[in-house]
Amino acid sequence: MSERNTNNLTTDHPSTGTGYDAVATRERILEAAGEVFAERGYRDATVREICARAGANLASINYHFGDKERLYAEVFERARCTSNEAMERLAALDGQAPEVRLSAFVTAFLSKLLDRGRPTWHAKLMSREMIEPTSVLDRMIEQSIRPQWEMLCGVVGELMGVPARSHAAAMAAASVMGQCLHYHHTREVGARLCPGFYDREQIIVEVAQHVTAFSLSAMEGMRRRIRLGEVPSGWIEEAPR
Amino acid sequence: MSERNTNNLTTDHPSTGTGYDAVATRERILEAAGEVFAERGYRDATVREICARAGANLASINYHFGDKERLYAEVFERARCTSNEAMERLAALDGQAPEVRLSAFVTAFLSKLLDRGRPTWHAKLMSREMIEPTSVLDRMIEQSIRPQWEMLCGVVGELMGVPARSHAAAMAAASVMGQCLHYHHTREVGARLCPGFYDREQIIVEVAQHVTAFSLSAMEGMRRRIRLGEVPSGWIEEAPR
DNA sequence: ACATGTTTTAGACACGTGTATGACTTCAGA
DNA sequence: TCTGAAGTCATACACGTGTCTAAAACATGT
Repeated sequence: MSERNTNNLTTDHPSTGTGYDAVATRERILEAAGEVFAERGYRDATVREICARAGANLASINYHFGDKERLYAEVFERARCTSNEAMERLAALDGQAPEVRLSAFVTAFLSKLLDRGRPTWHAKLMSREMIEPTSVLDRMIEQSIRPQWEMLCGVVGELMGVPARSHAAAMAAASVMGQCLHYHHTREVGARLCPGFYDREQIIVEVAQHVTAFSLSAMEGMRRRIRLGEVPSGWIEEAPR
Repeated sequence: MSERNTNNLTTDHPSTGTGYDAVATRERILEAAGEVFAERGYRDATVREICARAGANLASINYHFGDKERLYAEVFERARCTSNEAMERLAALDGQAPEVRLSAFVTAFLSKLLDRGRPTWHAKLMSREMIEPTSVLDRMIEQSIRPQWEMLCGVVGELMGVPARSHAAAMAAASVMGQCLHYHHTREVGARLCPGFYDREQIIVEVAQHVTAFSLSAMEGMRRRIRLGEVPSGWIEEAPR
């Protein structure tokens, strides 16, 4: 059963001099594990499927990572890096109008969630961990979620005319995030309620346009409600989180 | 291990004359299964935990339901009944203004998702099934989700001045549902980002107020955007689903 | 009291899964 | 060519889980 060589990578003899395609195996396992964990979740993912998809032996997980849990943690460590680079691209829009930054955030977020391309398991893995947390959740929150969260709070705070650290900004940010995640989570249901919806070519930009327009309209209206005193004063004050 | 009698029900000798507390056992298993399935999901739920929580013997699931999968289906059949009665209460608001009906829908939905009371596993089970579908999804969609979905589409269509069966109404309905489900799904994350948020007494009405106000503002604005021709005409046409 | 059908019980079995083990292969350096 | 370390491989073990079975306990009609 030497099918391992069929999907061989180019690095047969890495310059590290560790022999074999050792790093390549480690790498292949991390990549395969990311996919499988994202598809099935931590519990339902089996080390056998991960190894099979990576073209590696069953025992190689034990050898390279110790056990399944530490492999999972490593996958997240890896995902964090690629995730943050997208974040920095968004932070570069710092000077732009909040409308532009919101649109960019929504588009980037939805692209990672809905795209059928290859390395999309980063965002899918995160959305899974949010719903069904494991031991890595706390680290993930501090390293990945909270930075994005606070940036989003800043944008919506600007749009509504309230402090970023206010109750109102937090809930508006949740509304934006909730809409984006919904199109990912309820994909199966949506495909049955509106057959063919997810098969469209421009699905990502269409959804992004709707979410952006819907949220911008909402916050425009909320800004007026706040001005008219229809929102409790406790919600629009700066609050220590 | 006769703790089964501690949480005994009142129906010790049912008039059906089938002996024992047979129906009571069936009932207890259904109730316990609903809780466990909602907490852990179909796969991670174990028949041993269900039986233990129901105070029933391990083999009783096999006797009363055949196997784990048919028990799961029965649980959904049961959940459908209680779910629909809440639906009918909402349908009774038919004459009211769409703003009132939206507020009622959001409040009812969030109550079932966030309440820490007893029979809240109905909605939680449904939200689980939406994310990680099993074989019962299709039936659940037709019997529970689609009716609620079409009612919501009607309300938001009225609010935006577009047909209920239009693309624009469908996406707005998704935005409302997505916000509600988000506060349930990301409870763990939310509790860490804003400590104490979910511990408030009035959490449900506060969230309901926000989601309602946010969505109403959004659709008010969308209505204007549509009037100004900023929305593609294909989105606001009646479309066969 | 007895026979009959129903329900409950303890225990066993087969299977999938994570982990561990020992032998084999590959490769750099002497 | 020899040696030791790093990596890979097939295989085995322990454990949790869903399912099944045969006997015991029970209720009921005669």
